[in-house]
Amino acid sequence: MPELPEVEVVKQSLERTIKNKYIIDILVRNPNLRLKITSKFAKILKKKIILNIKRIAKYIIFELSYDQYLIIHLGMSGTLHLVTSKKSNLNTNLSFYSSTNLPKKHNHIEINFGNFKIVYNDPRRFGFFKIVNSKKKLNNYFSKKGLDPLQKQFNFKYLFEKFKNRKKNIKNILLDQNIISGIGNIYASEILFFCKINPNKEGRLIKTIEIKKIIKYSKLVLNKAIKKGGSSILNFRSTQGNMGNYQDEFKVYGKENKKCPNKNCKFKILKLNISNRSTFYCQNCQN
DNA sequence: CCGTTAACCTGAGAGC
DNA sequence: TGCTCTCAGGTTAACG
Repeated sequence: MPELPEVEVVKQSLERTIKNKYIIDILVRNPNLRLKITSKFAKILKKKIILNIKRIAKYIIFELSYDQYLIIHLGMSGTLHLVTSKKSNLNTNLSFYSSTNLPKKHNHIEINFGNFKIVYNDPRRFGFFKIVNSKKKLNNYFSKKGLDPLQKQFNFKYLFEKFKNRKKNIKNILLDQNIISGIGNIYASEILFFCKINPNKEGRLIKTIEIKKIIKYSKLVLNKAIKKGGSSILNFRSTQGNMGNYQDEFKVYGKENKKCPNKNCKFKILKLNISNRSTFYCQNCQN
């Protein structure tokens, strides 16, 4: 469920909590995530120090000692929980879930730091943990993906090259992680509303000025969402178990039949199904 | 190469 | 209470 802003909030909380910490042990309760956890997994992570925590798009990366890198993707329902030994199963404050308690089911991986542990919970198991054993392999992994909209290189020249000759509609382009990496279904609708672009518009028909708007509002919307602690629709919570607040800023997502938020527009927000993902927009303001 | 669809999973909520 | 159906912040193999 998390998109770039929510993953960034989790990354920042992990940074405060486990940076420079030593992994004492790993427990894999269920190896059957989207990528199967191998038998070597625990052995590699054990006795390593987490030197740095980074985020690229929707991925969290642990830079470990001995040139090992752990790539984490939360999928649709992955959450991380901080569990202190005293409180055992209660009051996890690195929550990403509707309850500040550790869920009873689907706790697949535990990273033990001694006086506390991080528990990975994921009901749908679309998330994954992947280890690569060199910086080169790490870079190679991300070189095949689209640019993160918050990166500097995400500019007019980059998008222009990606958009030209594309018959694919702009909504699907924003969601295509091989073109742009980090935007998901909520923020795609929100960004297009600010840009005043119809989600069905073909990439090749997007004008110069519209490309510039996409760059501007992608950065603006995502950065604002990070500042607001992410969006809490169903179950997202930030570091201290607090809800994010960006859902209060939504212009169109989930606003079907509500009035368009633009002044002087009396149209209602429509819900479309584009490639089996719900899409919200104003037919009057977005052309 | 490009674009679309189905598939991977579980749980919550609506309607009957 | 229970059944069936739809939907959910994601990704990708397979197909034409």
